[in-house]
Amino acid sequence: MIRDHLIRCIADAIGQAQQAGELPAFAIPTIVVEHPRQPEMGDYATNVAMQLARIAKMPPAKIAETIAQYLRAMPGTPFSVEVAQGFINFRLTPAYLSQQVDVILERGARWGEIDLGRGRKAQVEHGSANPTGYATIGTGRNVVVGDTLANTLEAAGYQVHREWYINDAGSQVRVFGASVYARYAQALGVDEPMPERGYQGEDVQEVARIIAEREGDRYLRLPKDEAVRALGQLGIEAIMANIKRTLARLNIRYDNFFSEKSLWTSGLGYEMIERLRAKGLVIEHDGALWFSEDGSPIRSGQGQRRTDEEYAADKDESGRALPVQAVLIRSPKVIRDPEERPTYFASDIPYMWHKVMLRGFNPAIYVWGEDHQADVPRLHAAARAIGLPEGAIRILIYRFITLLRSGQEVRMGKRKGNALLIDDVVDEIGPDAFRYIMLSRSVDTKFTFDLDVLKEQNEKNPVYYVQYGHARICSIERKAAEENWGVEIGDPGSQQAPGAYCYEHPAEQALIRRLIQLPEIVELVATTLQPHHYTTYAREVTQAFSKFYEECRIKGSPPDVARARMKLARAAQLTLAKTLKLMGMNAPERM
RNA sequence: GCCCCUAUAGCUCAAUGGAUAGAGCGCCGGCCUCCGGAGCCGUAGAUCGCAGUUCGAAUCUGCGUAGGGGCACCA
Repeated sequence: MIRDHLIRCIADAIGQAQQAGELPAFAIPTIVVEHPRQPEMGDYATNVAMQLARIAKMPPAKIAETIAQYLRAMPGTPFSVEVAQGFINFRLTPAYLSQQVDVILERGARWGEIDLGRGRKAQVEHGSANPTGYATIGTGRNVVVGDTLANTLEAAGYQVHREWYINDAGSQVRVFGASVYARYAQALGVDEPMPERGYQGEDVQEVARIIAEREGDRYLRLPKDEAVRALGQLGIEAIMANIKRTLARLNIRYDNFFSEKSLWTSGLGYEMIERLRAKGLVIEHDGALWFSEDGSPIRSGQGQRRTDEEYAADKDESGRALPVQAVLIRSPKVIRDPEERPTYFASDIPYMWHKVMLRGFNPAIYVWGEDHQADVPRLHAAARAIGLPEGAIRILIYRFITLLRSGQEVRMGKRKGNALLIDDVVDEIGPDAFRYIMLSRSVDTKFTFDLDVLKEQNEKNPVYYVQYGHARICSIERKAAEENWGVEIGDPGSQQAPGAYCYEHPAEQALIRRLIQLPEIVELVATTLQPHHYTTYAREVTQAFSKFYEECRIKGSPPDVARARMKLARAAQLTLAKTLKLMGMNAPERM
């Protein structure tokens, strides 16, 4: 990446200035190179002179000018250097920019990929909704963000594994099984009441009806316990099959569906508990086992739901309010209950061991909804306790979606069956618009999902702006071939005299400047785990292309100009296609 | 009580501590005899409040205000 090259040049220049005695001796700090907001300032800029002002005890402008002199003295650099207000600004030369078009064409489908991961194994676990109902738009944000991150890490040089964690152990599955049983019996004409807090949704009814049609009434003749267990399992399978179909519509596939139950049938969960017990971090209290990071005892009332007032009244012996840290980190959490049914948290411990130690994923990335935020410090505490490498566990928390129906906020819940399904929305707006919308906002921002507005704005959705831009480039290429404009690009390998043409038009240069940012964007997303940067970038690229398209004609230009512009258009097409691909979207050749 | 997230233009959102805070939608006004007008160009319009740190703050810190989530063997 050119940015890394600039950083090395700056460091060299500082070193040379120090050797020449023009700058005092000091350790060179981390050098930051960024894009100035105003393009007139150049393509890149560094604030290193201002950072050094204090260390070197010299005015920033003087430092900047000194460094700039050594930068200018470097032979064959692809940039010019200016100093302004303490900044050192770099402007890429037209010759260098022109060469980049050939670089992009040569990279082809691999353009934008970097080697941040150096082939290391990374995992993105996403989706992982309880298998007690069809996939809702809440899960939609999870899977689109997770899948896009997985695409990104792949492009960043990681070997990526995509996993869905099936919560098939625990009490919710028993309630689900009982709900399926009731609906199954009802489908067969037997009056069977729904269990308390059962799953009321139509999805469960549909699944039960399908099972009844396929299996007949044989489960009614079994003992009820056995039937509930069997139907629960069949129900999970049917729900997961439906979820997989839904996700396939969104271009999302998994390498593995990991069963929570397997952590306990394999014995790994119990091994982990013994491991923690040997360290004195497992405490028995009221017949249950608790995890306590520092071995501190169980407080009364822990493990129970309390009101705000009860939390406020939570004081220690001397009457002081207990700091929240004591609750989050020192407080024990049940590892398993007296009936030895593991809790959610208990399974998380062997699961992360399985991910990091047995399968070698580092980082193992979790995509979690904000309802899990309290589990983040607990999981990290447990990771330390069992001895996972620092930083192996990365947890991304995304904000929930607010659903509006005719202007009213709707609370979504699977139990009540009033959640909006991914399938319903994809039916309305299509998979590409769905993914784009889910990616268009920072994961830290809750966003409002108003289906009426979305349907209305479907034609104006920015997703079509980007796809239209891509389709238009393809159309130009088609037309050029049909009408024999004589601008064939040929194979990237067979360029005659690459870089011989120099792009001089401002719109050409602006477009190239935008295109060469793709590797930086991939790195940005891979590092911050914030995929919304793609939507901004895709729009910027399209905008730059549109401007180029308006101002720089291909057809009718002199042959060398026309051919060079055709190459630039192809580079823009490759960049847009790659960005869309990273977002998991289609890059249509026609619309 | 405590923890986490959020507050930017009429609306929805951007902006690795950096120079004149950017887009889309909406409003108003322009642009095709010409490679796709789902386009392009232009006008108007914003950092919740008060302190602090810094050469420099939408961004970091503190105190507020407002909204969301959490601190249950729930899921």
